[in-house]
Amino acid sequence: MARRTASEGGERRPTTIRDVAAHAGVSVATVSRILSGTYPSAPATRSKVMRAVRELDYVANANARGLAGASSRSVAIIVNSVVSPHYAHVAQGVQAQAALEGKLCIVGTTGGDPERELATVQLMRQEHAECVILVGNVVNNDAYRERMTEYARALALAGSRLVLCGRPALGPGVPALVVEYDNTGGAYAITSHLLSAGHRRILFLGRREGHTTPDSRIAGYRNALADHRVPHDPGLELDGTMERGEGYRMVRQRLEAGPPDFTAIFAVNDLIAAGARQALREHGLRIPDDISMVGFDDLPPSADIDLTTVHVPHEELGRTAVRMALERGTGSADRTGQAEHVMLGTHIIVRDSVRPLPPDQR
Amino acid sequence: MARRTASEGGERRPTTIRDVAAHAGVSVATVSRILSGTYPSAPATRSKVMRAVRELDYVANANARGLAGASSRSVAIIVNSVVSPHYAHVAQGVQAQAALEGKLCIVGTTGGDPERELATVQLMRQEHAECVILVGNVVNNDAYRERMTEYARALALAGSRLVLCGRPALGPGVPALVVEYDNTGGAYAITSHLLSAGHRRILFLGRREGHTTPDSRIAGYRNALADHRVPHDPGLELDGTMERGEGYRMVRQRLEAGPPDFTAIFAVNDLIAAGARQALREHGLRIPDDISMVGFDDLPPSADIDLTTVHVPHEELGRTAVRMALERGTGSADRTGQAEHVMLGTHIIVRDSVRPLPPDQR
DNA sequence: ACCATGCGTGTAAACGGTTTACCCTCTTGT
DNA sequence: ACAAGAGGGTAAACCGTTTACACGCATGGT
Repeated sequence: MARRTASEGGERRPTTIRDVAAHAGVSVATVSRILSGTYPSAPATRSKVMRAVRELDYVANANARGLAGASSRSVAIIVNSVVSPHYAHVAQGVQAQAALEGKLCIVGTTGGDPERELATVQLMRQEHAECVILVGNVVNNDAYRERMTEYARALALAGSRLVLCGRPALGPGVPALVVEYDNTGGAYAITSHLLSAGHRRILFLGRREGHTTPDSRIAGYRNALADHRVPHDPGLELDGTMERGEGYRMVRQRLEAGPPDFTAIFAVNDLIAAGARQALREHGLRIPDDISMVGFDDLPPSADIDLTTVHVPHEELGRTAVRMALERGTGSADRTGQAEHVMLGTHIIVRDSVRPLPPDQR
Repeated sequence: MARRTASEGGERRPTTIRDVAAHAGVSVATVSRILSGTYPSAPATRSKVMRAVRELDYVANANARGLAGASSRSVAIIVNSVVSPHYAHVAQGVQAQAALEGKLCIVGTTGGDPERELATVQLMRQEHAECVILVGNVVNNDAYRERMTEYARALALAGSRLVLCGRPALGPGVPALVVEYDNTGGAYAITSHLLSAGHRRILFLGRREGHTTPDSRIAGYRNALADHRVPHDPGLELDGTMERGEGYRMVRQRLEAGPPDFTAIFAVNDLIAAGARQALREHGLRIPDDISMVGFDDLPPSADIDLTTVHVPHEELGRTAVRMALERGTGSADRTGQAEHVMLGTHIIVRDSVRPLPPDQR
């Protein structure tokens, strides 16, 4: 196909900095300096340039800007899914903080597939994002740690950085930042809440051996039981993922097998609690009159079902991730291996889903 | 600060295409061609290059690539908030479709502030996104339409395109794509559902004059009333925004003013329904035994509260937006003003929140 | 044998900014 | 009045890719 010649009127070329310079009667360098703002300039020149920018509706080409070595301007976040409230809230935090710092936010989803995760990290690497934030529950095995270590090294080499959000730290010497929240502490506190209401047989919904989030939550559950000298019955720990339907399934199966042999439920998260609640209701059991229940996350469904739960600072998690990454970005070139690690606190939110166990049932 | 000299060992420069070329013993052009894949090349050369890429862990610089005129590779979506399920699901669709086409997805949030919206659009323009998708409820006034028209023109000029998602179309001649869903039809259908159950006094929660989404939903409500020859009582339309707390507030105020003068509720969306439900329960009213209720959106809360509602194809909305934009992108240069317009259907999801009105109460 | 053919590769010029070495021109101090 | 210096502007060298064009070398037809 023949290239259009300039003589054809239709030719529309996006406005460049050169056009602005010409329109304002100054040189390109002047325009560039005035726009980046980091240089003294005569007010008269300045206003001339700004007027030209406005009249031509000029916006800089981010590609050219990035190429020429100006500091980059994007922050990347990679999650399993955008619709899961947990990830959505973290993403919101990342987005908010990024916007605050004048950066934009690139989002990738993996659906939990390591293949897609790798592909997405490569994309972010191409994009020269200032940091890549990986968030969420994972299986913490050797393969995982190796993969993360590779990501971290590759990103560090390119002047970017890896931030693990709600994930366990890698070994020292790996240039990754970590921002976590206190799963075990929260689980301990809310289990204690049930225990001090007299409950001793507490069903745990959503065990998942090897997965970091359920693992650390169940650890808090077990610690609390031990500290209150309540015997630990592994039969009260039900396996399942963290989706709503699983909560329904687990409780339904349990109730179909026989009458409840527990007086309270600790759901690994609020979604599981919502599912469990539905199954309970189908069996004529009401919360908190018949069964007490607590959850974890303090996300939307929990307010609707009056659930006592553990508040997780999701947005703060995201904001902190960005802040940490950008903070260190401005400092002097730092040697790898100085990984920073932040742990955010969690706390109980009391609503109306726990009833003290009558003394005769204890 | 003195620039580091090459003699200092610490100097780490990201791997470039030149390094790959040198390592493989070919020219940069050859590497570029082999990597873009769209060019014949000798198998031997090809494998040499791929090996070098692997050994050096090379990833292309997206900025340089974009600058040099390769087709761009990102899709932008701008929403009010990422945590709102409505937007989250649309964003999920956009993300999924973008990933499918090998593009990445840039997300911006505005919090409903036109100022921030403008700033975000400018950022996306800088970034040379292939399309900018604006989604959601807005006040449809002159100022709004002017703003959108400007966006559309500026984006079209830069080879990008504006997509309005769930928003009304602009006039002809404005180069914007539109993908909507049938608010009025859905509202009509679900209002009819209540009417055929015998309800005649249906409280509408969430009127908001001038806002496109509530406006078109209330229009469906009114049409259905008219077609069923049910007198329209403006006193049954309560003003409010679309957040959960508002549903609670509206119903609570109404019930505190006196006993219910309605037998059913049509909430402008599921969140409002959830809030309304809470207020009803606090007054001892149960759904559907005492009051029937329907919502709109078919988003997470509605399953938890067994709400009959209108299904909105949120993800499909997002996917369609991307598909439309990219489709037209590959075609020949099209004249402005050929705006395309897609309307997706909605349908009722029947759960357990509507009860036929006993004959003696009709 | 010779020339058109065409494939595979190399060369170099964009792409649109930022950065910087350098120059000009006005102040200002003595 | 003149040298020094600072503020403000200019021109050119990059940044890492893509791509139009040139070129060399087999290949096959006549």
